[in-house]
Amino acid sequence: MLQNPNLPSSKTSCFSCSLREFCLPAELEEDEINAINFLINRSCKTRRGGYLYRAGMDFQSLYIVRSGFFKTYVLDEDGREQVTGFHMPGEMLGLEAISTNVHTCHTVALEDSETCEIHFARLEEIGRIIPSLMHHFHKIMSGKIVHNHEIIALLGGMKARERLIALLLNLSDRFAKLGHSSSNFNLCMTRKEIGSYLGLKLETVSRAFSKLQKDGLIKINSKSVQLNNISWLKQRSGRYCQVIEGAEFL
Amino acid sequence: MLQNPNLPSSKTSCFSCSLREFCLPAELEEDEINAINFLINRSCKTRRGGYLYRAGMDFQSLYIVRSGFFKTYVLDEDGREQVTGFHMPGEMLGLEAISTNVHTCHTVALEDSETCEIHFARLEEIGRIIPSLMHHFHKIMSGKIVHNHEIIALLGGMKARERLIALLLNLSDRFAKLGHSSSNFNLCMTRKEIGSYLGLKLETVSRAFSKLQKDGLIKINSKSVQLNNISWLKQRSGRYCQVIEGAEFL
DNA sequence: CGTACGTTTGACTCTGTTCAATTGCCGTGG
DNA sequence: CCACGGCAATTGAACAGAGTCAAACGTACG
Repeated sequence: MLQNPNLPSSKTSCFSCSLREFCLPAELEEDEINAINFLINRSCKTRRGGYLYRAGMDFQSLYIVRSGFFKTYVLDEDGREQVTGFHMPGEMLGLEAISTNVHTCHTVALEDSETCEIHFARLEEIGRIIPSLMHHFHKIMSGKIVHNHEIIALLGGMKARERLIALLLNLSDRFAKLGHSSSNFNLCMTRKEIGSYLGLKLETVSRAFSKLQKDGLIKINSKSVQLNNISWLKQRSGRYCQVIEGAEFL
Repeated sequence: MLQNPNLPSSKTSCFSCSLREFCLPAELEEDEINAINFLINRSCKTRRGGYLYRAGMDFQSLYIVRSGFFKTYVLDEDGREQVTGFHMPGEMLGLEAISTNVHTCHTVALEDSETCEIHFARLEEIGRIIPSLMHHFHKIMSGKIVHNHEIIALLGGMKARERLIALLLNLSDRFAKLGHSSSNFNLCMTRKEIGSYLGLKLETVSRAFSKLQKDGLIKINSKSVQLNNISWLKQRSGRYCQVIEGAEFL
């Protein structure tokens, strides 16, 4: 489901990578890209259920998802897992670890996945030579913060049904950006993982899905979802299902 | 309450600033600090209730709180405010705006405050010359992400009482780092703002405070709080008030 | 083929919300 | 100086949404 026909092969240079727009600024010269190529280890494969890194491990590298799907989570004091994100191709992983030089979350592949490994110290070095690369990296980090704010707003203010719609629309957008269908896709996480991410119990997630289906807004069959009318969902995602003038959210 | 006796005056150099450890890496030469001084505008004063910047404004500069207290918030589609953070001296503001070059949240002073303004483009330039400065900046951004994860975990998994305790302990730690009392301090935000931040209604916040006081864990009188036994609170912050072996959280 | 896991659904409980009334505090103006 | 209005905080009672517990079903995998 997540296999992009243009999937970059392990031998491909960043220059011809289909995800290049996510990782690199637009205006690079070819020799600059060659320099960047040099710092990337493209050979990182993680099988479904495998860990890319674990909380507590020393931090050395950032990762960019090339194919597949990851979740990140932290364990709270009771040892229960709190999902902090789902990650699709083009997204960067490991940024939280820069502050302490130790990874603070676990990152596990929800399907067979590939990543590019970027040695962080070398990224900082090359960033000095290629300012636009450094700036692009700052934008990526900042974007993470913005995204986190959106999740905080979601957890702070939305009801179960709205949270679910927000998640579905968010995934829809991200699939669309990768060239997949925005209205039909597979959820490769469990109800429990969705619930953990959205601050809900798995039963609540299940019930909310059923309700949305009964209302004709989505069609869902275990992992596969179909969004029946995305723009309508966007309008109706608002609290209490009032019609709200087209503000996109999350 | 927040006035630090060592408050940096508007004329002070970063070199002798009491907040230096928050903003700058440890191992700088004096001439490097002079270069950094050059990029900082120290004259930013914001009166209580005034805005440092607003969502939608063009992004040019980051800010570091020098004295006072800020809150940041976003407005959701209904125009209701969702508080995304409270900010004390030494903390950096504006990082969310790097990704789009536009501020995405409103930042308002909850008491008379001073900030250092840092022109971001110039920070990137000087960062190329002083790598440890650039690296320190990366750590600060990364730290924001970690902190956001903690809030997400709080909103996703904790009950009202635990959220409140977590907030109090978090403020306590931050006051302590600034050289203030960790057990007695003033909340300069309203119950409503606390509620918005913690994903609760103001009545729930008020009730939870009352309950904590009745249980002898805190003493609270409108804005002023006293934590009776911090380490005990830390242990008892856990879910359902079970005793949990000393894991710090948030 | 059987076990384990994920999902769905129902009935009941409980936490937090909503609505409303009351108190306390502070600044303004008579 | 006190009276008044406005805002924040507290508290109560009724209600709703999500959590908990439990049962039953489907599906994936060894």
